[in-house]
Amino acid sequence: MSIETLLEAARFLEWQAQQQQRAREEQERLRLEREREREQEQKRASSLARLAHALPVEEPRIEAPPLPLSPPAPPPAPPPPLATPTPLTVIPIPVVTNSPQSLPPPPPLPPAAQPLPLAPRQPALVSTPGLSIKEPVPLPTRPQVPTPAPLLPDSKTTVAPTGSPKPLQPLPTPILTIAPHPGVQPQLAPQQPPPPTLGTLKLAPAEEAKSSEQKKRPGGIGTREVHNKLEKNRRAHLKECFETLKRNIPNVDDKKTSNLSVLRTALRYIQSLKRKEKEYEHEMERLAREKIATQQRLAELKHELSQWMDVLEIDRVLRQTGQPEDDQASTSTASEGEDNIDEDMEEDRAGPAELSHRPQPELLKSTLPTPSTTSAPLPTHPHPHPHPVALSPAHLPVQQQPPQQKTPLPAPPPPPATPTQTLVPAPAHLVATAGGGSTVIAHTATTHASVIQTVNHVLQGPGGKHIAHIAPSAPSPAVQLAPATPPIGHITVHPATLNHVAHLGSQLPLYPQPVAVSQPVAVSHIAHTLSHQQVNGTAGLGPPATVVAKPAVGAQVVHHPQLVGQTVLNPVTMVTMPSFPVSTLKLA
DNA sequence: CGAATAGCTCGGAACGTT
DNA sequence: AACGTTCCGAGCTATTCG
Repeated sequence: MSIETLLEAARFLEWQAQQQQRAREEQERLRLEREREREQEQKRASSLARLAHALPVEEPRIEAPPLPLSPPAPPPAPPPPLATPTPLTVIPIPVVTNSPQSLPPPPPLPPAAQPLPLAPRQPALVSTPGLSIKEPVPLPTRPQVPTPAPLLPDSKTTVAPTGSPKPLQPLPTPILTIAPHPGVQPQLAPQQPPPPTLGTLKLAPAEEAKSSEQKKRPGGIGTREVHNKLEKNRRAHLKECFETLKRNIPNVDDKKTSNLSVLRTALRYIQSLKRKEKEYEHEMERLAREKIATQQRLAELKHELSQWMDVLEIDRVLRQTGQPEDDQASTSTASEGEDNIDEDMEEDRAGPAELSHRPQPELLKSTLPTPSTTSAPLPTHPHPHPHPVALSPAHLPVQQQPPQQKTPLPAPPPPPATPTQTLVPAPAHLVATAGGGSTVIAHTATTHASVIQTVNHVLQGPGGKHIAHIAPSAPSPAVQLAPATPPIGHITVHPATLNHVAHLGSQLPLYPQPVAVSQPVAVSHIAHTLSHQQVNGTAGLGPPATVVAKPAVGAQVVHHPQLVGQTVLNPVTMVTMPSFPVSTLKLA
């Protein structure tokens, strides 16, 4: 499109140039004629004073005489242009295409003289506000006009008569003012009208007569001409402004709309734009509010997550401390505490602060086996654990098959293959392997205040053994749930939390313990995340953590067919969630 | 044919510059 | 203060449209 428009514009410019040349010729002829007339009038003029005033104006006249030679026949002069117009008419067509506005002129062409419309267009271009305004002034032939120095010479020479000045002005400007505005035409009309005098009989003659008379007057009537031109320029400028305004208003018929309608439509358009602006502002505000709310929510979630982390740490510490002495006891107690923990968690961790007994990192580290030693080995423990996996009978669900439980890791692998996806809800269950000879107690997620206390107490004591503990979960309701309902509910481990934990696990040696979750839905997600993120994360610590199904736990792990998801965050410990409901744990 | 619109001219006033 | 420019209103005319 742009190229086409440019081409059209170029054509238009060429056409304009040609027209300008023609117009100049015509103007010169007209000037000569006018000058002759003026000279005659001047001769007749009785008052010399007037002549004196007019001198500046007359000067052109003097110059004009030479020109007259060529235009001996002023009247004939117009005709030539007319003749030329025919070719011009052909050119105009593109012009019309370029500017819809220009189109109107063509119609007139056919009826009267084609040249007329064409001529006007050029002037129109000239009419460009800035240039046109100053130019006209000089043209008046009044010495007053100082500005248009370059133009003056031409104007003076030709301008002497009132009518003549106008034509001169347009010529220079037209190119500059590309204005397709028909509005310019008015200006041009006067200019070119002379050539086609036929069409613009009134203007040309009237102007000439007036100009001659006015100029003769000493009173400075000559200013009248200047004034008229200025006024004309002003109108042209005004018209351009309307055209511009019209172009900037969508859905406005270029030709049919009057200035008044343009103003009205513009007003409506502006109002609509203001309305839209307000709407967008409101939308912006709304989105900003939503953003803030979302950010707040995110902060809350992060806070909850951090609290969960604290709880997890506490549980882990408790396990570590509690198991050494009596695995079963610890587990049993822990199981009892599940409800409380879960409740706390569900309560949105309002209380977690209580539990936020952060285990002493150093202590934990000392107790925890190095990942390197434990990681890979877990599944295939070469040597029997000094502390075989302790599975509290209580924890073992009725469903559990003791033999399977103790089966070494290799056997159970099946589940591990897709441990994450196995969804059999399993209440807390646990198996832990002690790396480096330390025993690991897997414990279902259960923490209880009393347990914590006991654990804390133990912690201070000897600590060679690790307690694996599944963090928090098992809201009381879950415990009560019938077997049919996945007891998993008790495993409240938040997927996000697990993810987070898993992520931290890699960074924090404190969280080497694996977390196994068997919740149908959440587990899969968690397992998945763990299998990827966690494992990857742990890699940095040492031997990459391996996701191992419960069987993976090896001899330590009690193989239970119902055990579902198992993930080993840390080779050292693994936690598995038995399928049996937590309630069973309690009962036990 | 009359109304509507646009353009032109004229006269005057306001404003800015010199 | 003189001059130049711009703006405005009034009057007239031409063109277009219903």
